[in-house]
Parts: sequence; C-alpha cells; structure tokens
Amino acid sequence: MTKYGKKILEIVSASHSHMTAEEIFAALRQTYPTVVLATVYNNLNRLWQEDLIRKVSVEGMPDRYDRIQRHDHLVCKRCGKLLDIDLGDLTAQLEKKAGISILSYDLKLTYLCDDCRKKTERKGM
Amino acid sequence: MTKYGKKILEIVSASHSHMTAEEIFAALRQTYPTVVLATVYNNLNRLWQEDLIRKVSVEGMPDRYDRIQRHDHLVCKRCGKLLDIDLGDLTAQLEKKAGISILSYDLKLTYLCDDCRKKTERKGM
DNA sequence: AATAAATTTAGAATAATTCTAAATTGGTGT
DNA sequence: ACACCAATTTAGAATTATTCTAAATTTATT
Repeated sequence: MTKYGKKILEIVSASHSHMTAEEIFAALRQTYPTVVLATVYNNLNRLWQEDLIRKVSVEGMPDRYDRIQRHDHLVCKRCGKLLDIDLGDLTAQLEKKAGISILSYDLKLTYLCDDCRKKTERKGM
Repeated sequence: MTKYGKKILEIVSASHSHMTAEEIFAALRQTYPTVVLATVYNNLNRLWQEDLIRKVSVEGMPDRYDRIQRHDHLVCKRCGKLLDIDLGDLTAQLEKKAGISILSYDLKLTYLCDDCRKKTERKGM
C-alpha cells in the first residue's frame, strides 16, 4: 500500500459524504500538494478492486466513493441528494432467494426528500 | 407523447438487454433514419422523469435503460456483465424498515459469473 | 548496487452527456 | 385556414468524467 493509496483510503473511510474523485483529490492535496488527479483515479480503482472502498453511482452524476462498512442509500429522485440509511444485512435472505452466493449487494431507495416534496406540492404536481 | 418518445419507449420496454443510449439510437434509426442522438437523450430523460423507464448505472459504464417492470439485477464484479433476476417485491418490507415511503428501489447483487470464477480459479486468486 | 516491478506524472485522448440557439412541429383558439 | 404559443427536434459545440500512453520516479528484490 503506497502513501497515496493509504491516505486516500483514510479519506474515503472517514467520510460519510460520498465524495467524488475531484473532492478526494482536493482533500488529498491538503497533505500532498503535488499529487495529480490520475493518481487519485488509479488508487480509487485499485482500492475498489481490492474491496477496500465502495463505488456508488447515481444516474447522471460522477461516481462517488464510499466507506466499505455496510449500509444502504437513499436518493432523492428530484434533486439527487444522497443519504445513508441502514436497513440491516440482507445478504443471507438475498442469497437464499437468488440461489447463488454473492459478493455484496447495493440497495438504493428512491424517494422525494422533504425539500423536493414541498416544491412539488407548491407546483401542484 | 411524440413519435420518437413513443418508439423509444417501445424499444426500451421490449428489450431485456439494458440498452445504452447509443444502442437505442441505433435501433431507433431503423425506423427513423434521420433522428439525432440528442433527441434520444432528451426522450430518455423525459421518459425517466415520468417513470416510464428505468436507468441502471453500473460503475464505469455508460448508463443503461431498462423496462419499468420491477426486477432486480445481478452484476459480475469482474466483467461487469449485467443480468436480470427477480427477488420479488420488497417495497413493503423496506418501507417498514426505513420508516419512510419510497418511490422505488434498486437492488443490485454483485457476484462472480461462471466465466470469471473459472478465470479467477485458474490464476489462483 | 543493479534490476525488475509498481506507481506516479503530465498531458493528450476518449466517451458520454449536456447545452445552446435556431428550426420545426403540433396543437389551440379564432 | 391562419396566427400563435409551447414543446420538440436538430446540429454542433461544449463540458465533464475518466482512461490511456509513455516517460519518469519510487519501491522492492536479488
């Protein structure tokens, strides 16, 4: 594990904000001002392959990186805001239903956040 | 609903192959040879906003479009191959656990497909 | 120290998607 | 049928995220 990989893992693991590569890049430069963006992508891909971080893709947004600790996500359909939520570990239940063994699963609930619900109501939609 | 929107909805609804915008574009041109790609994106976004089609994003791949009929997905961690699987409707269970009402949910199981498992074994990983 | 292997760098390249502004189309009401 | 307004389409440029390439640097190995 290289110094960049280590630090990037630290940044992503500590964050609860689903950072983009750019944001991670910015955070990493606080410590290593000369690092380049390609290095961030290299390391993120490596860490992801090694199952040390998660990738979260929300349609139409840049990929986000997330700590590995299991949890689920809540995405607002309208504004795309992404929140953590924990619905417990469904692995056993899902494996049983699917009849295969899985490495992991991603569960994303789509809803309307409070702000967007208000806006929607105002417009009478 | 315009003629393009209608046809695009038809194409996506009939397909079980999680088409990309480019693939949908190609299919649409069979019927309307002069249509441009931007129109495909416009319509896909519209149809998605109206909940007539689904968007599926797999990390590192272009967005794919899917029929709305509920079903889940199986993604190979190594090669990215995307398959349909149906684990039944978990909406009620998830809403109860989450304590909110949701519009929909996306469930993606990550596994190693047979081909990739074989390759992995061969390499002793 | 010498060699090999992995990582980083710089910057170009690619690919997906969005944006802009003009042109076209599809109703609506008269 | 005609004028009007809104929505859609078009063409092509622009943007953004990400990957790629080849050289340089760092790290580990003999």
